[in-house]
Amino acid sequence: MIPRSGRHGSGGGQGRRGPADLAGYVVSGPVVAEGVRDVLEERRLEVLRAIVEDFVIGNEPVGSKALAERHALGVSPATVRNDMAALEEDGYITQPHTSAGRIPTDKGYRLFVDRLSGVRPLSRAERRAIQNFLEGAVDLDDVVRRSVRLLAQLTRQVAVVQYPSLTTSRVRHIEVVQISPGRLLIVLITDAARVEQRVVDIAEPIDEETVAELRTVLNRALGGRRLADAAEAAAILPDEAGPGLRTQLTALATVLIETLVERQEERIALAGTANLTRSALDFSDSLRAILEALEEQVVLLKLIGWAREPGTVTVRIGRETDVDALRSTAVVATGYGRGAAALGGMGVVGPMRMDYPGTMSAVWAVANYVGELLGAD
Amino acid sequence: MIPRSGRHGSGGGQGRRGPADLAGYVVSGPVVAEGVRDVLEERRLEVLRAIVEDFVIGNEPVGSKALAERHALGVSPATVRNDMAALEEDGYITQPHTSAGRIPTDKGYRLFVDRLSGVRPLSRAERRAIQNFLEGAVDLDDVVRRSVRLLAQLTRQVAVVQYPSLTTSRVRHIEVVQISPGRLLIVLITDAARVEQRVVDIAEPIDEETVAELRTVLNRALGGRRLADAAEAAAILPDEAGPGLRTQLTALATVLIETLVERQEERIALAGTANLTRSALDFSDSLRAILEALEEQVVLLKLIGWAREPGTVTVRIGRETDVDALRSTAVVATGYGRGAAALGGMGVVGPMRMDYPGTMSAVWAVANYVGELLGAD
DNA sequence: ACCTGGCACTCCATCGCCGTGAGTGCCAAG
DNA sequence: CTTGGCACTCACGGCGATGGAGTGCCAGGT
Repeated sequence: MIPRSGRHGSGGGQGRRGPADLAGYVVSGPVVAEGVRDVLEERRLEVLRAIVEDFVIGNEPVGSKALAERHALGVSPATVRNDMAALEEDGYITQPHTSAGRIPTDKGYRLFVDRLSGVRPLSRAERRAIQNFLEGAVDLDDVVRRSVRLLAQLTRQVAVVQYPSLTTSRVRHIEVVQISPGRLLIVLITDAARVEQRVVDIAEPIDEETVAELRTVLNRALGGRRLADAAEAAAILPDEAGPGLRTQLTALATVLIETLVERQEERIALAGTANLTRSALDFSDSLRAILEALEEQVVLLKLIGWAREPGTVTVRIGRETDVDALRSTAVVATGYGRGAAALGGMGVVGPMRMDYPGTMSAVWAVANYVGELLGAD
Repeated sequence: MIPRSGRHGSGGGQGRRGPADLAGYVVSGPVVAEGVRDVLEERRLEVLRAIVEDFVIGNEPVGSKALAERHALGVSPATVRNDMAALEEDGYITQPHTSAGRIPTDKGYRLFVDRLSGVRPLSRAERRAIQNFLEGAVDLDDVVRRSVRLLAQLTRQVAVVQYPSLTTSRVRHIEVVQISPGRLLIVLITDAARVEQRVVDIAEPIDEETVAELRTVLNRALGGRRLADAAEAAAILPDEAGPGLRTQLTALATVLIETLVERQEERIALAGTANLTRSALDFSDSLRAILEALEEQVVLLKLIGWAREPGTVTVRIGRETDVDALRSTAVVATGYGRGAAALGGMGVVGPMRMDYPGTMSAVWAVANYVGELLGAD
């Protein structure tokens, strides 16, 4: 991930220091003791870390003097300046304008997240708060709504929580009800206590008995199956049924398959958009574009869909989000669910200038707890 | 609504014109022909309307000269100035600072909405667009989601749609499923094709047969009843049942009553928050406060809950919203549903500087169409 | 009794100017 | 490789002058 080779002293042009310090020479100079190189390297990373941390706190470009003072780097501002020049050369930091301090670039944040940031464990109080807040949930909907609000509150950012996906669960029960002549309501109940409903129009009214028959047939054929299998089973149902039910079953099967296959991961909860205004100045893009993007289900799915592995927190920074409107934001996401099988994803969207350690551990903790909560069913 | 008496020439202090024009005299001067007075009055209202319209379009304080030019008032800027002075005296308009144009006050908007704004009927194309967009909906959830997005798009404002309330509908069917030992999922299906689900913990696992029995009992007792009645019926159920089912029924009834009575109108959909940024400058309050308020279900209910009468569009301006964070916004809302029985409310939230005629007709049209759509079930 | 053109006045917004200070890059010495 | 010194750059904030839109008031006309 981090290009280690060819970095130290790379970048020709304005050589950094010393008259004998010709770029070409140093780049290929393997004479330098490895130890020295590493020490150098390490301090530079330390400088980068200090820059990121200070910038996250203060939201101001950070200069060499302040850095040397606030952090125990053991060197003078001048040395720090040299390191900063090197870091800038390599694209980890940049300055908004000449004679201003430095701020991290996307690449800088990336390095910080990958190698420099520790994980800040949550305090006991925080853990307890999460537990208290979530355990009052009365049903699946409530769990999701509470989680998303909790996450927004903990991180003070925009939170996104995907409803548990149906992929790995099984059909628990299918209910068929005629809600008006010629109109059936079909309710699909799954393992994960998730309920899907759809209205189906059929050619002509049917009597209560037929409805019961349909119910029986469907449950016998699909009950207990994994959803993907159930879709297949539903596809061949009409062919196997007696002629009396054929037309109705065709209509039902069509809708069921849609529900089972296509609309699996559609629903998503969002909270904390107000937090965007707090960091509005960080966004080079307009706040409007970001809000618009966040209203698109597709975009949200894209953001947290790829981070489905429970236990592993993924961070996407800037353009890594692959969403143009979010190119000045960062996304911290993870999956939740029991064991390896993910039920869904959750995460937060915020400015790149973000407290990554804190955010990451908050996301992890909430996902973990929600996973347990749903897994216990 | 408009204080007609004592206005003309009222407000002591700096008399408007003429040395003989003493305030006390004119105020009580009933000699003035009614006709003349009305003409005056009328032109003043016309001026107010012109101010509102121009300000809505241009978002700049509007001055006497521009007004006289753009609108066929038939009088000179000087006369308009006099009218403006009177309007300001009465609190309908105000100026941000001396030597700037005028902008409407809350009171001014209120008068405009009450008496000056016509209803702009939607174009045929708009009607068709609404229809096309909504008729693709596959279920209740989809209807609501589409409506709210449509409304946001049409009005270019924040849209709010309440899910159909359960109040007037009946219990269609109740489904009970054991999702894990000792845990029941209870699904309530209503007339309006709305589905509510809740998880119930019971003391100990029960077998499939008992579940079926519970289902039968519940449906026999509650099926077909109005929700309010059903709650009552559920309350006495445990007493009537045999001892075998007593404990389970008690648990189920408790949860059912909660669902039937307390959580009736909880869900609300929101869209178009991005539109807030467009008018961010209009809000004297911070955008943040508004976004925060809009994330509170309670607040949203308050906003559209009081406008439940289908066919009548209600407008709340500024402090009339009764929500402090929204004191610089306006809310246009109405109810939807078949006939007099409202299923829910919907509306939009935007800046007071809003195209009221257009917004009102859009809200009306969408509510109307959604009402038909759901009424046809 | 009302309308109108004229006039003096107010005050916001804009612009250019300049001093200040933080921060930098480079250099020569350690 | 580090450090103190030094000249340079440039955003930022305060200042005053200018322009112009808009107003209130008045005196004269219908």
